[in-house]
Amino acid sequence: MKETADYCLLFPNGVSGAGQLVGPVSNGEKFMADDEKLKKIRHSMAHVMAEAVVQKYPGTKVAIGPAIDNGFYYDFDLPETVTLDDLEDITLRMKEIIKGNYPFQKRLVSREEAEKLFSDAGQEYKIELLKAIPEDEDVSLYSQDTFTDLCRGPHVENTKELNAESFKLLSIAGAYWRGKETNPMLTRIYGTAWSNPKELRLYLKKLEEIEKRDHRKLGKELDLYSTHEEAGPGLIYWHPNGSRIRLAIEDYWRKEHYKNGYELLYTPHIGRSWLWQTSGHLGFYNESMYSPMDVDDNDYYIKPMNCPFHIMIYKTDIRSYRELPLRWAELGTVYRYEKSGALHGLLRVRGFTQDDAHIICTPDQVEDEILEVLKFSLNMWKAFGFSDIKAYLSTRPEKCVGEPERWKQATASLQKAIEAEGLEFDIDEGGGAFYGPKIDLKIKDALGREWQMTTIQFDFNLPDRFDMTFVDSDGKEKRPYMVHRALLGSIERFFGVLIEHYGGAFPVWLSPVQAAVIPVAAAFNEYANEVSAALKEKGIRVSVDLGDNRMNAKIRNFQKKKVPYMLILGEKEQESEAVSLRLRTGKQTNMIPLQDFIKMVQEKINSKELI
RNA sequence: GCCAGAGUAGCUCAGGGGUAGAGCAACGCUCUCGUAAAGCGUAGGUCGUGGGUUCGACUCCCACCUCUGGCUCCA
Repeated sequence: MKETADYCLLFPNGVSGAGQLVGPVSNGEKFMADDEKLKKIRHSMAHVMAEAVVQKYPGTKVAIGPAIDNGFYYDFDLPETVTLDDLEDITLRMKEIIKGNYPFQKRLVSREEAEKLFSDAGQEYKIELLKAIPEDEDVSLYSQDTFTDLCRGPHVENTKELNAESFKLLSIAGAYWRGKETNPMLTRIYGTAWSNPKELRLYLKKLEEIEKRDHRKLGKELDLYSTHEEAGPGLIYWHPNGSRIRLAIEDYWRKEHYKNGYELLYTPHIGRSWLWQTSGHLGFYNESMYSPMDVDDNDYYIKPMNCPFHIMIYKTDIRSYRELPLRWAELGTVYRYEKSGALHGLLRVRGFTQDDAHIICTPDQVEDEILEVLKFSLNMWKAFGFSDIKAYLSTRPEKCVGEPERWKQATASLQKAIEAEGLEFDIDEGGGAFYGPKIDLKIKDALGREWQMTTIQFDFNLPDRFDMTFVDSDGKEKRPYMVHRALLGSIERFFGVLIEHYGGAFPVWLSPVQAAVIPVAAAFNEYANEVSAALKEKGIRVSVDLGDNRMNAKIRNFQKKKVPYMLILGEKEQESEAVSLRLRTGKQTNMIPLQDFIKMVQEKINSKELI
């Protein structure tokens, strides 16, 4: 469970984004059966690495070294700094140890014995861990060769079960002892380990694939966006190509929102301190808000959130139960301070646009509304090419606001909606924010990585703080329910995920350039212009290359830009008003009548097909 | 913010205490070409910023900024 001293709604700028590189990759799938065995291998590998490190750096204090997804790590307090170059030597030492065919021997010992052992060895972290073991639990040691560790196990029987060619040390990182910021920082070495070299190769290949698809790399190669140190890190500049994609996303988003009964709002980017005082943000969320600016002797803050603004609009009128539910959405750009070390491409930024909405409704409308939002969300994900989705339901925490009755109803409506949609889900008991329960959706991308995107959150706090009311059918003023939701989350972050999901080869409807026109020689430039004009006329995004490069070079250039359709035009095409089509997949279809091609592209755009 | 690594031309990268190099891109000229790179030439960098050491710093040292991998955080 996360302990968050938090406030507020609409969350996720970051969440589970960065740092997942070596995370959920290739989870599940075919390795399930061997899961336990792999875990043993990885954990044992961690011990072997610890032995190697202690050998190489006498005086090293060891902390913890578990198996993780895809591998293992071990945290050390080292007498000197270790760099990437040292990993080679550590690897060689590990291979030696593995070849030594040492058994992993388990020994149950008394606490006193263990404490003496580790204190004699100066292993203070182990003593701390030892003290944390519950009284009624056995204390066990595992030894192989010269290394003994306080460990619950299990391990493989013998180092010969480890394969010296199926592991690789990957990286070095700092990590706080026991994950606490106030504790000393240890050196963590990460490795990956598998049961055979082939699996290792596959995994390393996957890492390569991840690197190739990195949105920061593709963002540069495809000229999509940039950031600028001089102008402020963590702020995104959308280039023409990126903007084309963003516009396509937003146009679709707006259309769908109107279709689903939403109204769209625009609200200011700054608000007077009164607003943030009332909402509670200044109190709870101050450290992530930017310093105020002075306007006529008043403090104004740039917005970290859109909700208070929407509430202001709500309060411009007396609201009747007849006009509920209100569904108000906005692509609202917010600014939040993120620590410098947390910034990461498009995934973790300091300014981002939420596809935010607030649903204000009566108690008996809640259930339908939630179901509608969930359906809406799933449709949206489908349109963007994501179909593997998992839900997380977070329920009431100890400390919270709002009547228990409302929590109960709200939580039930969330769960009901998830079940109605047949989504796989986990319950995070007590994991809700203090102001309400929520559903988060995680989507799986083409590489099997999970990203938390959608969130649907009840809010029992702001309606009170702003004293929101509606007049019910009995003539009495009542408090409405308020639900925050963001489907894509943040446009920036979503864009990053989208880039990686498609590896930059976007579906036609999103491609910045949908068709490239390439005359085989300058003599056909005129026809190329005609074709281009005909496509533009139909709203198709076209790029014509009339330069004096050879046709082959032009194809190569557009290929690198991952343009879905390339039209090769020469004499034959000109004569019969046709185009020869080359897909970015390499597939060719020659001599398609121009009008047929236009029709085909329009169909692909409408159906949101990949290509 | 913390630990470690990195910052050299628009991009990808090499180099190294004596004052900077390649490929691609750009620009110019020649070639006028049928499905992933035609040929030749030209131009382009106070080597992240600021200090220090040195006869001399892009190179060594210190500080700062940014980026990368993690840790922490992510309402």
